[in-house]
Amino acid sequence: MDETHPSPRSLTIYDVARHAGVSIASVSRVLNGRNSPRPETRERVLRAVAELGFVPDGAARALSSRLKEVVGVVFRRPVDEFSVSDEGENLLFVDVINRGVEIAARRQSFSVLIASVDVFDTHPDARIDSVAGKSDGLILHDPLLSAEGIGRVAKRTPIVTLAGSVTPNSVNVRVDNEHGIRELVRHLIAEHGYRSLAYLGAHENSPDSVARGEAFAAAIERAGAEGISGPEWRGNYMADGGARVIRNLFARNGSLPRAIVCANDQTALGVLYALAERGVRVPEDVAVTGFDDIPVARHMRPQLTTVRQPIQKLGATAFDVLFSLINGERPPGTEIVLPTELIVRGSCGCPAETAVPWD
Amino acid sequence: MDETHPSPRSLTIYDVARHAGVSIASVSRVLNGRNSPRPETRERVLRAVAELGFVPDGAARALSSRLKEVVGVVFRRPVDEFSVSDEGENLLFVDVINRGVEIAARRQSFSVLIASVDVFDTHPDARIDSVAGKSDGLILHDPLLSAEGIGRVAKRTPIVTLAGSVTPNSVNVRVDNEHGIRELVRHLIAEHGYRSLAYLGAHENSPDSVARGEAFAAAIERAGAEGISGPEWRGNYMADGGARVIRNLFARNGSLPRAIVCANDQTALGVLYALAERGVRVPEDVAVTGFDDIPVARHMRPQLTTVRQPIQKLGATAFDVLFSLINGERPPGTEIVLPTELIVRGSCGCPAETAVPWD
DNA sequence: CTGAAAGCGCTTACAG
DNA sequence: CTGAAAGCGCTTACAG
Repeated sequence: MDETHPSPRSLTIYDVARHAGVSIASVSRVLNGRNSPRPETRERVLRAVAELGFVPDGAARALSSRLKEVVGVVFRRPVDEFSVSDEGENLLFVDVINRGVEIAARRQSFSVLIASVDVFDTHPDARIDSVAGKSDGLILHDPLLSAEGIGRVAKRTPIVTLAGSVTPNSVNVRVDNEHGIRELVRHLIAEHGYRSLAYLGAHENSPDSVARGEAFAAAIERAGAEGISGPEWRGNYMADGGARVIRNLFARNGSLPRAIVCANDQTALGVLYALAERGVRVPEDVAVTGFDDIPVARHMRPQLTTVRQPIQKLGATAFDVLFSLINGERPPGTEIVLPTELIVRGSCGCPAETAVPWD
Repeated sequence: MDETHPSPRSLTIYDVARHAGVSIASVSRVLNGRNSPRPETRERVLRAVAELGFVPDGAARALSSRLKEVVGVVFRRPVDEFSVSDEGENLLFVDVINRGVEIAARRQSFSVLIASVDVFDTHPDARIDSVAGKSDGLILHDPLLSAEGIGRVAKRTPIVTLAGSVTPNSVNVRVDNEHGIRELVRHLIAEHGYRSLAYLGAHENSPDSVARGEAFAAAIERAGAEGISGPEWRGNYMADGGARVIRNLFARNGSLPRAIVCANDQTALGVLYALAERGVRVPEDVAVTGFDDIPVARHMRPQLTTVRQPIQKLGATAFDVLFSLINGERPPGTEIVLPTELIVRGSCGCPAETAVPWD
């Protein structure tokens, strides 16, 4: 009644061995490309495998070979994205990183186990443990775990964090926020002569946002310009956060700085919209900049001046480091920093770029 | 010399049992939320787990419980995306689907095993088998496997295809291409009075592109308008493909139709650029439409008229169906079709939309 | 409620 | 080169 088709107990290596008239050891050797089996044996096994349609069980392989050929990736993602109209944009960043991980993993015949935790989940430990148990190594986006948490899980599995913090038991991979922001602010001040600039950041527990804010403050300080930031200038890495900050500013009759340096491109997108609502011109009245250089940045009006970071490469690097750790190599250090690059387009006040893609 | 740190043989359930002074059976029961262990036992186990920092091995669990709590997703992706400047856009579609899968999987505490195969790989069987062996079920994008191939793998693992073909051993999940294109063509002809329209398709082995082409031809036929298509009108679902078709058209002095119906939004994006290069105005000289309604569609100039398909929901549905199959339920049918919706914006000739997002 | 033991499906020394 | 057998780390009847 329950099981109409009592799933015909799936094939095992024993079935193949019997069918080929050899031992399971020989089947295993052939399947794993050992060159010991002689041609005839190999042939018989291969034929049996083909005739039976045998696919070896990964769990059993992993258990006895102590290698799963899987790396886990855990990151935060809102529960319900279906309601948001621009769902596709909001978390693109994470997806591009994951793509980088996957592409690098493919080169080593690894697969990537993806698992998200809710944004408000303060104790993602259980989910992380579950993924850790299924992987040979872990990539953690953002600060998902405390340093102690990392220490605990790292006893079982090597860990690489992405834009996280440095801990004694993991390797952190991040981009050079300092350099990017320094160049950007220098450009705004030296080339355009802006004197009052605001930093529109994100969550306070985002190492990236904090680092960008600090680099911003330092650059402003050095130039002797006016730097604006603080709680009213806090977004959430998403367009709605950026729009909200600007709308609130108008609501309380606050005055606009000459330039707004956003923590990322999506925030800048929201800012652009909120400014357009009020008829404020960019860059004539206010300059706006981003960070990331996501693909839409080129399609915004005006095109967005931003700091490019190698998003996909970030993921690929994380995998490569993790892979070497899995193979027992020693960590290359506690942190790997990838370069960033200032991308000047129209939103800072420079003449709009006219290059056409796909040439 | 090889192993500096002979990885201290990781903890097992035996270590925990010994430390807690109970049997491994009790440890297992506590860890799996069985309510048989009495409070005191439970407490001792939990304490031992915490003190030792124990994380159970997923492979061993999977092997003995016959459930991995993993679904595999396999899809095509170019080898080297790092060179392409608009990397982020090109394969967004796949990533959004995968996101849908992951979000649905999370609700059932499943993780998603991601693996791509190269675009030119004609025999992805080995990689697919590898993923199949590590999962409880498989989601295959596009036609990755022949019907026979699916039959073979399906003997071990339930399979759901995404925008694939109907086979006796799998369930296909797709969107209603027919309805979307019918509405779109009707709009272009009835509302705008266009009489010559071209369909700019993609690969011939893409069921989606073929279905859209056929629906296009049928709608054109019904209306008695002029339909243009064929080898010169074949792109690749990417912006460069769309741009190439248009440039080639100009190169051979071909004449432009009044409207170009593209197989997807990215193709339309490339068309828009190639048209702009020549100073051709959209929609005044030529109308251009897309399919998908990816986020950038709203940011293009003019904003793109397109057919929205619930991309993320496609992935979520695939997971839900697969999950029921994994649980031994019978297939809901051979195919599930999700609705599409015409989204009218400026590129077809309608007055541009002015709505601002994030309100 | 709890424990001893079998078994999940492979890989891999160990002999021959 | 090949096979018998142990073992990977869990879960789960089966007894008690």
